[in-house]
Amino acid sequence: MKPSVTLKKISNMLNISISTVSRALKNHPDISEATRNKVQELAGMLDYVPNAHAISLRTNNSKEFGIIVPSISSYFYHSFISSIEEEARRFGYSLVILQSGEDPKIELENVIKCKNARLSGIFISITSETEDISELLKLDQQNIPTIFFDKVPAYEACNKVCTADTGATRLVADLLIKKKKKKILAMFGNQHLSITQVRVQAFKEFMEQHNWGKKFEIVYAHSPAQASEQLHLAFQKKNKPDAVFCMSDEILTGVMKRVQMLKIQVPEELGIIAISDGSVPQLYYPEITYAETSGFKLGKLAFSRMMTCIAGTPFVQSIVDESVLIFGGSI
Amino acid sequence: MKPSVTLKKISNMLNISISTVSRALKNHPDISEATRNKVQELAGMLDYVPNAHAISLRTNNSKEFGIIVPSISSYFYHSFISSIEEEARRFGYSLVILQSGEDPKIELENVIKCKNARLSGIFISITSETEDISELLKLDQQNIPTIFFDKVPAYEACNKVCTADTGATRLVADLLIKKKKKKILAMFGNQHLSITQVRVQAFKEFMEQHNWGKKFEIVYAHSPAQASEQLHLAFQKKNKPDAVFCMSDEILTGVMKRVQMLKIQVPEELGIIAISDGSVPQLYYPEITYAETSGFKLGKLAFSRMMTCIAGTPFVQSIVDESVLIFGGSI
DNA sequence: TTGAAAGCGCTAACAG
DNA sequence: CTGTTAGCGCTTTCAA
Repeated sequence: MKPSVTLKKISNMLNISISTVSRALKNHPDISEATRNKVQELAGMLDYVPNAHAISLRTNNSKEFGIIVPSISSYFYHSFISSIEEEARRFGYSLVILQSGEDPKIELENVIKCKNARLSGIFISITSETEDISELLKLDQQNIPTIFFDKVPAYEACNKVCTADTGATRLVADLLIKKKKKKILAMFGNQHLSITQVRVQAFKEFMEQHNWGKKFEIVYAHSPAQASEQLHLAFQKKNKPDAVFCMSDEILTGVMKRVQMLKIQVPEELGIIAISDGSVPQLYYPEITYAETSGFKLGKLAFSRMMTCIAGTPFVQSIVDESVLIFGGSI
Repeated sequence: MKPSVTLKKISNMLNISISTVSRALKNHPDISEATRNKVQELAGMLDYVPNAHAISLRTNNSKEFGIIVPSISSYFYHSFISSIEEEARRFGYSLVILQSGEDPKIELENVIKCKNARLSGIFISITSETEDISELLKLDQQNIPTIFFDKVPAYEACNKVCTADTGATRLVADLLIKKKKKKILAMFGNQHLSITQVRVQAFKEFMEQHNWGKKFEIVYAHSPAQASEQLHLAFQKKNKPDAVFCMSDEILTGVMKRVQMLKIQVPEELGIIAISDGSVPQLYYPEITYAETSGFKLGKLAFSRMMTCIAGTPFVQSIVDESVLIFGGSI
């Protein structure tokens, strides 16, 4: 339990003032080389590390960003976080990652923590249960620029960056039509989520606009197991689907398990297409064709938006990152 | 840009002293109910949030733990982190998650950050490239209890908790023998990693002890693609394997891709068994039988070890979490 | 029951 | 080139 070394301690040992030590350590031009060397050497020996709390308190600048997500486990969030991390490092910022676990209460706790820590800014993807975002909207006024990403609140005037749900869905729908699939099983997740609603809506619209309104059926699945079950049901009918669209990785894994179980031939017997951030589709053979929603690109967009806000031109903006098709051999 | 509200501001508005406000806010028994209500009400209206940096500075206790990992993306680390998070919350601690991206330089930067932030303790899983851990060993002396987990340095006197590599490998080997597999393909990862060496060693030893030394072949793969290729090669020979052992998820995904490609029947044609933390094996049908290394359990162990250290009985200890077999239908 | 005062470690304006 | 001083927001002893 050795007490930590401070500027004061160094200044005492060297019989110089605290401020001289402080300056010497940050290579202030005013300091003589002799003094500077002396100080830096001793600091090195003593393993001096500046106290970040004291600095934050004094300068009122923590040089830290917060990232609040429902869960860090998905490939999407992971690539988003890594992307932000890369940029943050370049600018001398650190990252504080907080998980809300799909629980609005914990999410709120996390927001409070960010305020307590006087973070320089927050990136947040809200949980699917989040209803009251008033606390979040206050952040901007309290001098903590906030960028919503991916799961963003609807209709509010705040900074958002998100992936092109509509665009990605249309890419998929378009390919299904081009491939002349006539009996499409379109599987979506929890229909209470706005992301599901947007995708369902986009899918229906596109199909109908292209006179394909009679060639698909929409079903919902809240888990891989349910997705698996849905495919099972569809394959028991005499008129089996010739293609299945999975709106998420969760759905896709369920579907693929049943495909293996029933030994369904892909793509001959059944075409498969998904929307994904791109890790899961590569686990299978043939690899799954999907519309990509890139956490990495979104991270870059979000970060540059953040820096703009910090620079002091905090007008509100919604940015959408367009999606692209990645071809496997599954359709 | 409204300036943040502080105790001083509240005390001015109410014409009472700062210390009274401070006490009132934390329900100090000395304070009269009238004053307390008055203060708490105003603080509520003003959205007062205590400045965590000031508190840390004053109390010399950040109530934060750091977790440093190569990457948060794996299911193992994710479950470890979530497990720690759960406990930390119960004790009023927050978590700072830092990724090193398999880069010792960034890892070192992260350690420095933890020191700067005067964290209350650190959980760290070192990168496979980490060689110089002197900076890490200093942490304990500098009053930052450090728990190494999963990827731990060899031979050093420090607190470690890790999964039972040897135990898990033996469980697998034992089942392979019980199933009377005679032509086992045992696939391991990067042989420079100590985790690989330990597992290979344990596997060989167990097999030889049980007179099964002639019935397996060991190969190495550094990526899913290489694992896939290895299986391909094995299946081109006239004497095909009747079982494959995958020492990690990475290997398993590569193997499974080739299994799908070659339409190999599992388990009739080929038995499959793995060591995994338990997310990937469930993606397939039949589900893969595996020896589980649980991040969740390890997290609990690590946390309780941390609390012991903080309580001030910091003797060094190595804890190993035993593994169990989870049965799918793959062998 | 409340207030005054000191100090955590650091920065920065000002003075020499 | 170096030192003095004030103060960031908070807790906590001591005194009233």
